[in-house]
Amino acid sequence: MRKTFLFMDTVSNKVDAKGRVSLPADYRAIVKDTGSEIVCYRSLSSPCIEGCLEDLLDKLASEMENSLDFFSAAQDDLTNLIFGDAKRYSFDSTGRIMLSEKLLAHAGITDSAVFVGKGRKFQIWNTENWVQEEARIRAEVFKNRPSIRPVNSGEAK
Amino acid sequence: MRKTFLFMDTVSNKVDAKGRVSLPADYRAIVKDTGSEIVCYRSLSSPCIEGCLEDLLDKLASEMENSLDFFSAAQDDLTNLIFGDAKRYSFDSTGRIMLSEKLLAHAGITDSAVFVGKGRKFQIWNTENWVQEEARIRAEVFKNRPSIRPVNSGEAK
DNA sequence: TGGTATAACATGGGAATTTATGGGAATCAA
DNA sequence: TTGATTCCCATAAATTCCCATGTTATACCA
Repeated sequence: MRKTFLFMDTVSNKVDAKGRVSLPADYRAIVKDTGSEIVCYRSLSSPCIEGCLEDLLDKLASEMENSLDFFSAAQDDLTNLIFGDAKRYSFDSTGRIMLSEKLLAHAGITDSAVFVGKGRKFQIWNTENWVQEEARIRAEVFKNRPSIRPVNSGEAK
Repeated sequence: MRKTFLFMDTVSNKVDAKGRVSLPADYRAIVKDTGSEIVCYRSLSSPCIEGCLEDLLDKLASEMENSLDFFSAAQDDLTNLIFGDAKRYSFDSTGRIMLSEKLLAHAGITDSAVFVGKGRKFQIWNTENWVQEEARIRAEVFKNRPSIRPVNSGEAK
């Protein structure tokens, strides 16, 4: 049994005619190991689908429940949005999930989906959007951290 | 169970036709002892692959896990960059891992890989690049040394 | 102390397994 | 029934497992 789990890596899978997508094998292993379930919802900040383990949302719910924070009204709203939107997605015997039309539309996904790990969460992007988004993020990070320089070598193709 | 662990030494191993490389035996011992896993990602600052234990990233993920950060846009970018690029690499019964094409390309590695210990992390270099890099670092350190160590300390023990 | 036996390691190659993915049949909902 | 969802089987490619071999390091002994 593993002691930690993290959604990582970036993998692109096909969305078939029926709307099915293979959940990356690593992600499936996490679900198995934790005994939890995958939950997806529309990202509040980007045109992508966001997913995590049900455990995490449960934790979020607990925190909101016990919060004495007067200023958490805004967070409350956000939480409502998430829970109103979230839905469990279990995979079949071949490891595929079937994303709802609503989610696919929000992310502009048609025939291929890019899974991007974010640690306790992950995102699912339309291929072109993700290419742009990654470039944006890299530029942002290098701008804010002068000590780090973009690497120019290697990057063959 | 050991109290401390450090990735050390510099060892060069072959990358075979399938893309497999032996992880140095010392590194494997660390993985066994800690019960963690190796995680690799493209270095942000050099044309090399960087690796560490999954524990290290897990700690990072945990720090971002509370409800405040659940919706944090600032950390969003960072997690995408880090976890989106990282990937777990477990070694087979003979101690080899299979590095992804993306990583190998970034480091310009084709048929041999140099593992360089860095304490809690390690790096994997293309042989020629590492020779240059080491020379560069040594020169750099030598140049800066006078400002680091007082030159005139007659009272030094 | 030199030399040899033994164990650990790196590495090659083939077999077995896992993955991603397509398509058909069975099941379900209204 | 129609459309959709779920389940199951098939396949090709990629990945992992396993055994074999040469090499290096370590232990041991005379």
